[in-house]
Amino acid sequence: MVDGATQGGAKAARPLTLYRKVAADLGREISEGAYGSGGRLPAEGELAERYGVSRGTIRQALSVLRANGLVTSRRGTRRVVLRTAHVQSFGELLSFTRWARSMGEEPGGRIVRLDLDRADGTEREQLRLDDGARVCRMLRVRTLSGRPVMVERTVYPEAIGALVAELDADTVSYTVRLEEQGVLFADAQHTLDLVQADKDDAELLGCRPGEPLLRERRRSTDPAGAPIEWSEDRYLPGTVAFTVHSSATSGSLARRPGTPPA
Amino acid sequence: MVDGATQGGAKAARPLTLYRKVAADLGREISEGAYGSGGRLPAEGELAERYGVSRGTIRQALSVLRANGLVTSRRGTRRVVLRTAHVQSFGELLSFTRWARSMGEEPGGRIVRLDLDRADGTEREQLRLDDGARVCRMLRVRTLSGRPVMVERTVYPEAIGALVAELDADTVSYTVRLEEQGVLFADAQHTLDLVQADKDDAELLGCRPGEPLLRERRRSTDPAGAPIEWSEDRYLPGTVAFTVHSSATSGSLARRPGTPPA
DNA sequence: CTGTCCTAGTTGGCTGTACAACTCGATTCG
DNA sequence: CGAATCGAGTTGTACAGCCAACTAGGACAG
Repeated sequence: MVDGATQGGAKAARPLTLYRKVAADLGREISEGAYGSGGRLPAEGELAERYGVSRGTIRQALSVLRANGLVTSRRGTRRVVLRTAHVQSFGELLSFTRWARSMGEEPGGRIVRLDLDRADGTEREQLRLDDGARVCRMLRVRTLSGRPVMVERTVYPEAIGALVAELDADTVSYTVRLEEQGVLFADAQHTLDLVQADKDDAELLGCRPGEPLLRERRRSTDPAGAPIEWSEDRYLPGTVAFTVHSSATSGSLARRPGTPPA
Repeated sequence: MVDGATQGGAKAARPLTLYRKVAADLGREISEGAYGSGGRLPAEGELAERYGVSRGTIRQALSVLRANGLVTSRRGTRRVVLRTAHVQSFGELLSFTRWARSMGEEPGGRIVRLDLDRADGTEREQLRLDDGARVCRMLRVRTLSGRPVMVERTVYPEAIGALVAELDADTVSYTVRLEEQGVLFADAQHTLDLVQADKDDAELLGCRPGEPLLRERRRSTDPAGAPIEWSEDRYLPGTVAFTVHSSATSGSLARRPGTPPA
């Protein structure tokens, strides 16, 4: 049987479960300022009655909002709205194209290099590959309304790379295309630091060598935990900032000793 | 009645609930490599039997590990270990001192300026203060084994600032001291980007003005959602890197348009 | 008026149950 | 031998209930 997702336009949207619907609805209300910044949410029981679901389902929905940093919660009192900002989806985070469009800017890109080669030590470790395995390396410049802002170096395992190579060279978003091919991004581990532009960076971004760049290294895995890309993005100063929410109950942000810029 | 937490040595450790104990135990096993990288965890039912708790409690524990990026999970198959790295606690993230010690380095600091003043517009917005409210501003240099690595500008609301001002000027960790005074840090929103060192930064860090620095702006709130600090930290290149985990089910990381370095 | 006490309201933690959705290897069929 | 099918195993979603821990405000006593 054909996989369905390989049929072309298949989108792998997560099913709209009850708690997801409630979370989306409450999130929208909050971002519209229905409860105000610092205001209080209705009690769980009240929400359960309003939506006609059990309290457990409401709690599941609220835990999503909590993880996104929209609300606090503690024993004894109603939940409090922390912020009313729009919450970016995982897709907007992984895909430069989706991010750009969500800002109303026109994303662009140009492939500088694309080749297939044996994986080196770091690549084997990051992509969890066997000795002698091959990888697909891609070097791209990314533009915002024509202006270059980022250099992207992505390494795919051979299987994914084969899909990448089949796509048109002027494909806007490889991430979106890969998802359409059934490659699902489930988790990603990011490292953020500062580096100096090397000669390639400088030429592609139109800056001086040695110019400081904001670097994001990312390792993405599929639902089964298998690595599907290892990427290093370098942004021109002033083009991007990263925001993270962390809390005492579920922290995903950490500080590490830095690697000095080469 | 006296608050207890103001008695001095009171520590506000979260109670060790069942699911927290299980999560800690499983996390330790994972980081010790008991299941291997990419290996499979026992089934929920099996774990429930092993720990003598219900499946719901096991799922609660596993959701913690999942939020920390230690394991994946999907329907139909057992959980897979994503990484075996140590997970930093929220405390290590907020406190420079605790972070430094966890690396085996000796943290230090020197207060350059500490004053009380009317809050400006940005400060009122960030700390959610009324017009005319006052704030406590602190400027500090932070050192790692004697070497300056970071400049910290922190703004506290007046009530917190009063506690800060009472502490010895050579207090190593204000965060830890504040927690001992009953000020609990529950949530934090971070923004990471790149700036150029101004004259103060350059002098304090011993670098040239205009030198690139990695900037972390942070707004921390207490369990009630009330802001308790607004801080801007500037790190010398190569001294630090930030890591984040994000997933399709609960993303806390986002990319935003950047503010150009002044 | 001040400070203590009490209580209704609210969220956290834990258990138990039932079924749906999905994975993956074994089996069976062509 | 390859492919479709099946089924045991596993996680996801949802429901219901119970008690503990805690907050906040009102009642009350001094």
